[in-house]
Formats: sequence, structure tokens, C-alpha cells
Amino acid sequence: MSTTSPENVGLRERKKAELRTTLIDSGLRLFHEKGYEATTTEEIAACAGVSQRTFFRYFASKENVVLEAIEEVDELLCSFVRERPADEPPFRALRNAMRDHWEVLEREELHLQGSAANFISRSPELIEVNMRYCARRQSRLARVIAERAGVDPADHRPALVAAVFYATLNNGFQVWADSGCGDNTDGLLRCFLEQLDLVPEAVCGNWGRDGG
Amino acid sequence: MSTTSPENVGLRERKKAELRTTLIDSGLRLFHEKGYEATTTEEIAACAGVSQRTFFRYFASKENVVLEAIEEVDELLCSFVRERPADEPPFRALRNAMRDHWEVLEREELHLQGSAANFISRSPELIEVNMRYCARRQSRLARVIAERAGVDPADHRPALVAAVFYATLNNGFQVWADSGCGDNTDGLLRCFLEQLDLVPEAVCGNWGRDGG
DNA sequence: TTGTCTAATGTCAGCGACTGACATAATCTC
DNA sequence: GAGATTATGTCAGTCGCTGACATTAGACAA
Repeated sequence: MSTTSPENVGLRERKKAELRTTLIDSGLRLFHEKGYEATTTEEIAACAGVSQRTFFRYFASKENVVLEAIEEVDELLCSFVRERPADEPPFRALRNAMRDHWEVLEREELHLQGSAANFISRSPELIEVNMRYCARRQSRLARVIAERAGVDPADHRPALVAAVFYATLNNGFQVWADSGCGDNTDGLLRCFLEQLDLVPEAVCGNWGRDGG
Repeated sequence: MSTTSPENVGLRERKKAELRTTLIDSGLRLFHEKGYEATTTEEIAACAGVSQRTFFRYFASKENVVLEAIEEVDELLCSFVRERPADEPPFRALRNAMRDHWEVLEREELHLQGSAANFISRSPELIEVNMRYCARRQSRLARVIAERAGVDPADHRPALVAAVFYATLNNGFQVWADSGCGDNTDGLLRCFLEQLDLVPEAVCGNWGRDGG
């Protein structure tokens, strides 16, 4: 009815969409060049040819510029989760979808769009921002997991798996950052997968003083 | 050598410690009365009888007032983790320590100190602040878990368990908030335990379309 | 006690994120 | 093309937070 296709809408809508994209692109580029904290919202706005006030009419906060970029990447991850074989256990499916979707990210790395994940991972400042918004991302992922598994909407397991998944990724970020980063995103993926593979044992196992 | 005992230190140090406490108390009280966002740092400072600038010499940010309060509670949790029987699997030990330490919190609820957890749980605004700082809290908890288990410092499992633990608590917060809160913290503990108990199956199990 | 030395505080000016209010300019509708 | 909508710019202001500098209060020795 309303926005079935992004075509044939008025000039107004098209301009708005364009400006939103321009603002994101400007923001990401500046963040990349001078760092997140060192970039002011006024600069982003100026870079996109609008006033700061207009910037804040498009984004509720500076962080949201990054988030909008992440959302695309997250959407990609979700689609890969849906494509995983139905008999794969949920957490395992997430782990493998992560691996698969990384390839695509690497391949499309050169475009400004889609490079958000790598972009963030290069900037420690943004890692915190990233963490802060896991809640929002979690709920979406949880919905996908629930659909895939075909469980009751009241079931808390999908949300839990999503929460654990992102918590693990954050941990992986940390491990990767602590180990000098290496500037290569291959290492980051390896960290992610290592951590994800470690979770079942860490949570369910009886390791420690007396156990194995 | 320097601060072995908190006694017999100069007047200067004592005053500093007192002011820190006063600032935390003032902050928590104001947050409770008018809400976190609606309370300005100037008000907190004025309430403690100092200037805003002094406030910021004691706390790097407004959030940190809450954090300092949480830290005491977290320290309590850590001590309960240490007291758990050594043969208890790590994640299980966390779960039970959580249950135990809640009792103490409830009992000491009437004091302003120590009520931070319940205090936060009553204010949805602060839940986000709480989440934001899980990273800091995680690392401390991870250290305790590692010591308890006696594993190699390079082992990533303690950090993972801690990360999963806090992620689960955040999820519990969400569930509790979505279900109308109920204003009673008993419900919150129940949410926490339910979520924690669900984790092993959610992560390790093969639930969904084809699985159980 | 006095005087110095140091650390804590207050004052002030300023930056940057963010917002409300109002005027202006662009698009949409008829 | 006139009038209703909607986006944008401008301006002023709040709040979190910081640097700089002067002032005060506690520490310490003579």
C-alpha cells in the first residue's frame, strides 16, 4: 500500500532517502579519517551540505549513524541464519551463519556500505558503541531464530541464544583487541569462531579445580 | 606501606572519602526521587555542598556515580562465588551465588548503600546504564571465576562464562521489565534464575523445527 | 606559632551533543 | 498558481564535561 516499492515515490521521499545515505557515508568516512570522538556532528552535517539541526532530525544521536550502517550488516547475518539447514542446532547455526556472512563482508569490503563491521573493529572507540546496542540487535536476531526454530513467541530461548551470541562476539572483539588487533579482519573472524566454539563447554562443562 | 588501614590517615584523606560517599548518597537519592536523566550533575554537587567542577573531579561521569554503587554489590556477588563448593561447575556456581547474594541484598535493602541493585532495577532508565558497564564488571567476575577454577590466565572460558552470565541477567531484566515489573524485586530474582537455568539448554540443545 | 608547600576547591570560560521554537523555503495537492 | 504540508535553517538554550587559573585548606618543618 504505502512503501511496497522504493520507486515511484515523490521527490520529497527520494531526497530524504538520499540525504540519509549521504549523511551515513559522510559520517563513516569522517569517523574513519579522524576517529569517532574527534568527529563532530557539525562536521558530518557540513560534509553532507546541511545544518547540524537537520542532522539531528535524521539521527537521534551521533551513535545512530554507526548503528544504521551496522543494521545492514546485521540484516545480512539474519538472512544467512535463515538459510542454514533446519536440523542444525540454533547456536551452531548462528556460528556458521557468522562464518558464511563474513565472507560476503570481506568481498564487499571495498564499498563504503557494508564495511561497517570491519570499520568498527578498527576503532576501539566504536567497540563500546557497538556493545551498547547489542540489545537492539539481539531482539531482531532473536526473532529470526524463533521463526527458524518454529517455537512459541513466549519461549525465551531464542532471545537467550541471541544474547549469548552477541556477548560472545563482544568477548571476541576484546580478545582480538587485546592481542594487538593485527589490522587484519581475518584474525577477528578467527577470534569470533574460537570464542563461539568455546561457549558450550564453558557454560555447560564442569571445568576447573576438580572437574576436567 | 601506604594505605594498609583506612584509619590513622590525615584529615585530608578522610574528608575526601567522606565527600565521595556523600556524593554517591546524594546522587542515588536524587536519581530515586526525580529519575536519572532528570537529575543534573549540578544538583548532585549542590546537594553535597560542593561545586559541579568538584563533582567531576570525583567522578569521571554521571554514570560513574551509579557504577561506584554497583561495584559494592558486585563485590558481594564475587565473594559469594568464591564461597561456592569447589566441585560445582562454574556457570552453576554463578547461578547459585546470584541466588544467595540476593538474599543479603534484600536484607540490607533499607540502607542506602547496597540498595543499588534494587534501586536500579526500579528505574528503567538506569538499566541501560547498567548494561553499558557490563564489560567492566565482567572482567572482575572473570578473574574470580578463573581463580576459583584454578585455570590458566590465558584460558578464555572464565571471561566467556562471565559474559554469558551478564548477558543473561540483562535478558532477565528485559523480561522482567516487559512483564510489567511488578515493583517487587522478588520477581526480578525469579526472572534471573529462570533465564540462567534456561541457558545450557538454549545454547547446547538442539531445539527447534526438527530437534526436541 | 609561623611560614611554606602541596593538594583540594571554586570560578569561569568554553566545547560538543542535543532540543525547542520560529521563520523560511521547498514540495505536494488541488 | 494558491494554499496546505513538510523539510530545512537559524537561534538560543540546556546539560555533560574539561582546561586554566586563582583561592583556600590541610600537611609539614622550623
